[in-house]
Amino acid sequence: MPSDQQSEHSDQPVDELDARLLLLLTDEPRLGVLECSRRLGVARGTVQARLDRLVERGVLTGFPPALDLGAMGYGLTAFAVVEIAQGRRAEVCEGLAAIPEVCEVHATTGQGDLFVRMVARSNADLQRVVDHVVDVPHVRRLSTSIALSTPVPPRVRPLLERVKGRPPRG
Amino acid sequence: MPSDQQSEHSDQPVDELDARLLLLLTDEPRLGVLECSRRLGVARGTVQARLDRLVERGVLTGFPPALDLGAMGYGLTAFAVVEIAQGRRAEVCEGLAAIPEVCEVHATTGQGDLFVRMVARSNADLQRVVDHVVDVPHVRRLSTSIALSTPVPPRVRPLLERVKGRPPRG
DNA sequence: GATTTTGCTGTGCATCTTGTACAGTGATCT
DNA sequence: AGATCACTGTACAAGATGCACAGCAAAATC
Repeated sequence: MPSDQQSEHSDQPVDELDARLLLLLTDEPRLGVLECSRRLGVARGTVQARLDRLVERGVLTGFPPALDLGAMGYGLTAFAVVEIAQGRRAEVCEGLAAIPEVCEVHATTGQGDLFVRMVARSNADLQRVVDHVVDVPHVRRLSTSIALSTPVPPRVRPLLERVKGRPPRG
Repeated sequence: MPSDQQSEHSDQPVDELDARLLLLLTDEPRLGVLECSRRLGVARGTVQARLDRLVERGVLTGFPPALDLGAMGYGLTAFAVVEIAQGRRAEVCEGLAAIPEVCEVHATTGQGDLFVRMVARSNADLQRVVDHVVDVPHVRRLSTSIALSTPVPPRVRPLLERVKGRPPRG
């Protein structure tokens, strides 16, 4: 009973088996290689090789612990659009990175702006955090909005499911 | 050589040992319980118990695989502020959730708006994705900006390091 | 002040997993 | 046709896990 092998794997950075493996690990990240191989119906060595290759290709970067900031006391998430002085992005980013509550910064199109995600323990605490951000040199303007809810939490699943569902080249 | 025990652990959802453990797992997520106990200089059972409790408290929600969307072919990340018709948030969110490239949706303060993170394979592909989003019923206006770079990638580390560094109640 | 509870330690053991290696087979590439 | 590649199936030593238990110290309860 030979396998169907990879049909044309070089086009796709992630083929169907990869996608199934990653979906499996998404749902039950603590599974070992052996258990994965059982569930996927392939040999253990195959799973091991796939994982190695995914890491090698940079697709799979690790298994970081997922922390619920809410449960840690940081119940508030806020987004801010930051306008900065021209040509000062690096410095501003450095300043922002020094604030622990700043969890993510992107440089976006628009007018040389930054997009910041931050967390806080309460409204009062958010005020403090925002003040810190404003105090970063070369920050011109700050427009903050609070996340009231997160209807779609960060996810990659659908992208994987598409790979899994369709034949390559889809 | 008795331990220092937990000084006053009920105030903090995460005490110093928890933080050190989580930091360790953040840096090397594939470490086993035994290896963690060795590095932290505590008994294996302690690490096991801590992990169990962190999960129980909802702080540690798992170890999902971290995927690099860029390496998967989705080299483009974009953010969009979506204005929607009043009272239609649930429907709109459902529509957005059906689009695989939509990786995250938050409802924010402002004017009943949504904040969306999405990915695409290319500029042309982003156009397609944006079109999908616009086609979601009750979406009024869409303001998109592309992420040029990510000076601070999603992180939690600094928050943990603060817990680790300071005595409780800090 | 005495008792109970809670958390950490250190130990042990059976079972399962991992890392690694290797031969065999069918498909794809040259 | 020959070489290469990916997957299979097997094997074995080394190590990790799950679980249990007794001892001890600090904190909370009575």
